[in-house]
Amino acid sequence: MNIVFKALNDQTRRSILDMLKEKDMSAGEIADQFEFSRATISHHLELLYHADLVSSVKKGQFIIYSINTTVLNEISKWIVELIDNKNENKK
Amino acid sequence: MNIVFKALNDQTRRSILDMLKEKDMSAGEIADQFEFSRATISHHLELLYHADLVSSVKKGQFIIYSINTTVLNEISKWIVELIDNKNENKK
DNA sequence: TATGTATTTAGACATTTGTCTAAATATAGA
DNA sequence: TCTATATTTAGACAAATGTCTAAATACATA
Repeated sequence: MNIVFKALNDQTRRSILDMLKEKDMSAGEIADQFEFSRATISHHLELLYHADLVSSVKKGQFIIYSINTTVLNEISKWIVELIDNKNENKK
Repeated sequence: MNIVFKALNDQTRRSILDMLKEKDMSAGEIADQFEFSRATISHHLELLYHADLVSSVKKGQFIIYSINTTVLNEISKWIVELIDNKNENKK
């Protein structure tokens, strides 16, 4: 869970996820949406990848990234449990 | 959102939330569950407080902390939208 | 094979973060 | 008012983080 929250703790990386939820994109397409260097975006993608928040496939010269929902489901579950359990104990 | 993800990006603070979902606790009770100094736990509580993830009331010498679900609901919504939108676009 | 495009890797650096100890503040109760 | 308890604040420091530039790697195509 640590590595996932670390990956989510950055506005640029969260924006990348917001973009990828719409459609799969290459590293370059993603980088074009930001003012940061390609190396910086590549680094962010690596963090997302290691947190298992995105997956990637090579297509010729391009590397296509897509969002990965498995871990997001786990996080969502943890948060919902915080909310629900709190409400339980309030009754 | 930044400040919330920053607050969630620490195992100790997430554990504090896990404890507070069960029942409200004083700063000292919380600190007793960890090996860290009280000052360190106090610092973590401050971060959670500023992220609006917990609230606190003074009761005599004690300060009682409780979990605050409003912001958690927002985070939950953001994550669910990532998941759902991705699934939409996969169809 | 040579060249251009796409992407990552390496290394550097300033900023942020988590922790500590020591000191300060606030409250309860004798 | 004095003392003990609860908690926070201040200041320091090592480790982690986000960014950059320059260089390396991988692939496509002439």
